[in-house]
Amino acid sequence: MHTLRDEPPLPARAGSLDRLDLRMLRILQSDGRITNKALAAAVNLSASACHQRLQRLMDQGWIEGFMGRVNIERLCEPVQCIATICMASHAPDTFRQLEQHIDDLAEATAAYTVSGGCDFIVHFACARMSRYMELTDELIRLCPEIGNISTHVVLKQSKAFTGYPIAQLLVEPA
Amino acid sequence: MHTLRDEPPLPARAGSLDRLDLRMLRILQSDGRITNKALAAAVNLSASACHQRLQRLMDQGWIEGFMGRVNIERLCEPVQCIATICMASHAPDTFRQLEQHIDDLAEATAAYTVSGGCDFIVHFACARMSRYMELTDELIRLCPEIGNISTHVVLKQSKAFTGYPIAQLLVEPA
DNA sequence: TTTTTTCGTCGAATATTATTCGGAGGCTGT
DNA sequence: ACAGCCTCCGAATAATATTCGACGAAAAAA
Repeated sequence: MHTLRDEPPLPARAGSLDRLDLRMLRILQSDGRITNKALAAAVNLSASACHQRLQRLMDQGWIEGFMGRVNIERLCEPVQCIATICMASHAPDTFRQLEQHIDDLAEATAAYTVSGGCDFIVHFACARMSRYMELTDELIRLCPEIGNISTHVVLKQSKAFTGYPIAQLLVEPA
Repeated sequence: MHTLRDEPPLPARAGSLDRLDLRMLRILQSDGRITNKALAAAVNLSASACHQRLQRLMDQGWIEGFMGRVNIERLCEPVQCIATICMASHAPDTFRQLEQHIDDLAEATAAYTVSGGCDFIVHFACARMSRYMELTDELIRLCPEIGNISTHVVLKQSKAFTGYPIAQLLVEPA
């Protein structure tokens, strides 16, 4: 039986989630296909209670989905590029427009609006380099406010994304 | 019953995988928790045959794992930064050393060795900005060959990574 | 303090799914 | 045509998911 009274408080940021939810999130992030039964055992809950919580985590959007991590290098050796984009105009509409175009591009796999030496950083995965050129040319054509695109070809992915460091992120500020 | 004789050839890159395997990979990438039964139905296979293929895809490393996509912004609003790192020395050992240190850093969530205006691009997720400074200071201390680190603070993730565009990547070169 | 309400858990029952197994059919090379 | 190999299928079994009513703790109201 779980008595929450004697547990230390959680970071306010975690909202309505308790320690058990967070443990579940961490486990599910690293093993998205774990069975409900095994997850229940890992957090010391009955299968039914665990199932209910898992449902809630998904319904309330704490977990946005599950994905298989495909070994894409082995599958097809794609050309991966990271583009840093500077805008000539910083009008909000211009930004939105570019974000939309990138969102529509299947081969743009991740995109960030950033501060610093450029305005956007976009990760691409393409079948070949000529395809990457097509894509960037098209972007520039669609979005004349793009001032500059600087391309970094990925020589090697030295660390693949396998989830966020939830434990480290939830520590209280000192 | 599947007769492969009349199917068009696959890209050689896909190795020993056939069309069915690729469809499974695509589905599993976008829905990592799909049941074997549903997957079988989606690719027109019996549950047993599908199960056998799934096992093979994992055993042979085409799928490296499954992860839950946690809504990290909602969970804790981390400070996300993308750092571009230039090395003063391009000796292989220096590169390996930095890769190792980054690999050991939980808060470095993805890292790329790239060509272009810098040598590395690293994505960080930290509890707060001061923590990011600690991490980069530590990196510079451990790796004196780092010539320069330029930080881009992520203002907004306009497109989250949800998998590679397998369909686009497997098209044959024109 | 006592009562009431709420919330989350449990265990059992049922529904669904995973996994294993033997057999059948296609494909290839002899 | 035949043998060997591969992959499929369907049925049987094992395991898991999901639902449900009841119980106990904590919090709110009396």
